[in-house]
Parts: sequence; C-alpha cells; structure tokens
Amino acid sequence: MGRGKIEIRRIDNSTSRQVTFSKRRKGLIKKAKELTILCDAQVGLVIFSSTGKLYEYSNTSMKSVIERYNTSKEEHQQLLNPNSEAKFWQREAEVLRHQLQTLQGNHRQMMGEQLSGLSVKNLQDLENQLEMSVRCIRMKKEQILTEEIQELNQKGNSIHQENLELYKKVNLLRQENTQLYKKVYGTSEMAATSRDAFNPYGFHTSEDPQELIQLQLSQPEQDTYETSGSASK
Amino acid sequence: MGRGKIEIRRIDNSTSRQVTFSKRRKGLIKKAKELTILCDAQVGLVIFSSTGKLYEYSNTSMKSVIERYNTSKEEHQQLLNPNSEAKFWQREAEVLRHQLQTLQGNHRQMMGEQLSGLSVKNLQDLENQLEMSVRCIRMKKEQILTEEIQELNQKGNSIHQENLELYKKVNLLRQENTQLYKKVYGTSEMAATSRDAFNPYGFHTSEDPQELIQLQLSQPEQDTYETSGSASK
DNA sequence: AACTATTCATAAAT
DNA sequence: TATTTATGAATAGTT
Repeated sequence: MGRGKIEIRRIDNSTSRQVTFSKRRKGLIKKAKELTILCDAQVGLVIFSSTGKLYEYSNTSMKSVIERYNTSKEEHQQLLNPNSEAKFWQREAEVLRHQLQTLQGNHRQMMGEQLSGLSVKNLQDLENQLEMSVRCIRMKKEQILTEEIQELNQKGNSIHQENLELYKKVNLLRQENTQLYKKVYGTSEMAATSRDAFNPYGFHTSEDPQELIQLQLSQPEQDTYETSGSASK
Repeated sequence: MGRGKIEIRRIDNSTSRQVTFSKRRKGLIKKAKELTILCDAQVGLVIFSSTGKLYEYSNTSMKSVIERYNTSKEEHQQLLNPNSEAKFWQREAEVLRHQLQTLQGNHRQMMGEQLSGLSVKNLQDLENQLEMSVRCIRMKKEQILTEEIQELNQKGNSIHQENLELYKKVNLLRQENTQLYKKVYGTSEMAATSRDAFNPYGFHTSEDPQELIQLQLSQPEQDTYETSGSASK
C-alpha cells in the first residue's frame, strides 16, 4: 500500500526509517482506536522508537490495562514479589547473554577466527557471504569517492573560471598601464616585475584569449586524477 | 476498506462484532510486528476483547516493555517495590541489550548492509578485514579437504594392499586347482569362468608379482584427483 | 508536509 | 469458521 511493495525488514536509511516509523505509528494507533470503538475492546499499546522515545495509546488508562494484564496473567503476585522480580531479570539477562554469545561466535567466524567445527559447506557459505559483503562495501566506497571527485571537479572548474576572469582583468589593466606609461614617459618600456606579479601559476602569459580557454579545459581533468589518487591512499 | 465504507462506532450485532474483532485484531498485531521490524522499535500491545479474553503481542517480552514503560514514565517506584537485586538484574539486562544492539549493527555492516554513515577509511578497513577473513576461511577449507584426501588415500592404499593379498591367494589357489584338475581328469583344461571370477577390477591377470606392485602405486593417485573434484563441487 | 500510485486490509458475501 | 472478492484505507516514494 504505497508506491511500491516493500520487504518487511529493517530500513537501512535512518531518515526514511524515521519517516516510516512516524507514519506507521500513527496508522497503528488509529487502528487500535478503531478496534476499541468498533468491538468494544480494551487496548493498551506501548511503542518505543529506536531512539528510545515513548509513544502510547490506551482507550482507558495504561495503568489499568497493565494491572488487568497482570491479573489476567496471574503474575500479579509475582510482580510484587521481589524474589521473583529478581529472578525474572536474571533470566532476562541470561537470555540476552546467550544471544550475545551466539552473535559473538558468529562475529568471530566472520572475522575468520574460530573456524574449527565448520563443515566445508559452512565455510563455503561464509566465504560467499563475505565476498558479497566486500562487493557491497566496495560499491559504497566507490560511490563516495565518485561523489567527492565530482564535487572537487566542480570546485576546480569554478576556481579556474574565476582565474580566467582575473587573467582578463590583468591583461586589460596591463594594456591600460602600458598606454599610461607611454603617455607619461613617452616610451613603451615597462618594469619586468610588474609583468610577472599577476602570473602566480607560472603560465606562459599571452594576450590570445584562445590560449586561456585551452588551459581551462585541460586543467580540471588533471585535478581529477590527482584527487582520486590521494583520497584512495 | 471492504465492500463498503463503515462508520467507526460500536458494532451492534454481536456476531459481526466478534468477526470484525478477530480480523482487525489480527491486522493490528501484524502492523505492530511490521513496525518493530521496519523501524527497529520495541512494542507492547495488550488487547482485551469485550468478553474479557486477553490477546497480546510484543517483539521482546511484555514484562520488559512494561518495565521500560514504567521506568520511562518515572512511575517505577509507584508500581514496584524498590528492590536492589531486581534493579541490578534489570540494569544488567539493559547493558546486555545495548551490547547486543552494538554487535548487531557491527554484524549488519559485515554483511554489507547499513553502510551509510561510514567514511571511506572505515569502509576500507572493513573490506580489508573481510578479505583477511576470506583468506582464513579458504585456508581452513583447504586444510579440511587436504585431510580428507589424505584419509581417502590411506584407505585406498590399504584396500589395494588387501586386494593384492587376495590376488596372491587366488593365484595360489588357481595353481593348486590346476594341479588337482590334472590329477583327476589327466588334462590341463579349465573352465574360463573360474579364471575371471576373481578379477572384478578387470585387471590383466598375471602371475608376475612385479606387475601387481605397479598397480598399487598408480591407483591411489587416480583416487586422489577424483575425490578432490567431487568434494569441491 | 502534501500528494498520489500502488499495495494492503477488510466488509460483505459465500 | 474459512475463503473469496470488491472496495476503501494505508502508505512508499516523490515533490
């Protein structure tokens, strides 16, 4: 019921997970309300987001729902009994610790450790999974690098454009300067230092605009390769 | 969303109220499940039918949801008799759950999922780690296969050794047989079937012991390649 | 946050 | 109660 079918699995993208959470939480609470009204039921609904934020709905009060739940489960006495309470959490911790150990074992195997006891089939599956992972990771890495390169390219281009504008201004001013020099001293001589002062890149200075455009076109490409080289080291 | 639009108000007809309750309860729980999976949320849902029957859903355990709810609501002291041991285990469970979540995130990244937010450096480290793992796994796999091959080789050798012994016995018996035949019928003729009955491998039958040793040496090597080929498929 | 194409949930019928 | 089907609702992706 959307623009496309989605697989019911954890949404990787954090933003769209948040958005979906917001939408579906609203929908879920609406449905819960409708159920209580249509069917005369008592409902308590508690939702914790992945960031730990609490959302709740109850047609009566959460407290009364929980109490009724406890009564119904015949665990009311246990809940008020500190010993049982401690035992409950102890068991909870045990379950979690067991899950943790399983996952840690899994993790170690994915790190290429603790491989004894695995069959050739298991090892092959593991190898295939890891190679799949490597492919995903490489794709992601290339994506990031490509984006960075594009960005740098754009920056390089704009800086070069700026440079060209400055060159034009310099040439214009130099011409103007030459004219003024002639008028003041009646000669075309000029200090060599002022000629080179505005050419920090060491380019061959030329009045020909065609040549300036050439530089603009070849330089960005060179930047691209340099960036890619240093970023991947 | 049905054959017609319905007004959200209590359904008077008891039967259709029951039916609707059943359908919508199922739908509500499905939606709750999807929310927990899609958005990594913790959900507790308690439903009492109008007849007082209890239905519940939680992706974790209802108790832990209620505890978390109480803690979150800062009503912990009101609903529970403060007990240090219970609190200890509760905190233990929280710590373990946190570790579990961290490890799960880690695991997802090693599966090539959830890679957003990682830097190129992180991705490179991950890739290197996975390739290291793959190398370890391949070594282990090869080790197992080599061991299997060795074992099969040894078995093959011993079986061939046994075969040779049997051949010698057969040859001995045949000679004896021939002698007896001569004595009984005064002729050296023999049934051809009995000659071939003890040569199931189709080997060229020979009295020369040197030739039998040759077969023993060449056969096991052939076995080796066949085993390696079928096991790696 | 609003929109819409599409899938999904379910009211009614069987 | 289960299954089927027509229809309205929810929502995934998009702006």
